[in-house]
Amino acid sequence: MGTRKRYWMMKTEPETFSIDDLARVGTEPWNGVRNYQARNFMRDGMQLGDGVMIYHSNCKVPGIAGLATVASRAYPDPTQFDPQSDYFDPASSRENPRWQLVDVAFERKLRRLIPLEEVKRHADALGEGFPLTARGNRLSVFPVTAAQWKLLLSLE
DNA sequence: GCCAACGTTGGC
DNA sequence: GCCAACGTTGGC
Repeated sequence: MGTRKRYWMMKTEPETFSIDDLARVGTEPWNGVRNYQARNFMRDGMQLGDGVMIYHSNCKVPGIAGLATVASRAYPDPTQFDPQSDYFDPASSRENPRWQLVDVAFERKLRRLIPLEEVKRHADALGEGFPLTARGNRLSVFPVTAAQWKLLLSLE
């Protein structure tokens, strides 16, 4: 049966899909994740109702922009089958899909964006290896502990 | 725009 | 199974 709620961070490039876009559509299939570790977190770790922080990357002020919830179990990412999609993967098949996604439901924007620069000031408390503060980490979906979640939200 | 860090690919 | 080459991520 249900395990206790878990927490996650999911990155997005706001020029492609921002927290405002998520607010507008309400729920979004989180397509385009093409990293095995990130996929495995969605497929094996996420549960309905889990908390998600939405992080804006590759933009003028990168940082945590809002909150969302996991709104589905993992299922095959349809864009991998679509030759017209940027996320098309010719090596994947419907019989044996390679990439999975979950639906993500908007909860709220943070009262202000928490810049990465501020998050970094708490690198010690967040712990070694926390992907946002670890050097060179590009992982786009990763777990956040309850303590990290609380600390990050307290910066709002 | 630069470039360091990283993941993936493919030759061997 | 190694590892060099390559493509991508993403902060700055």
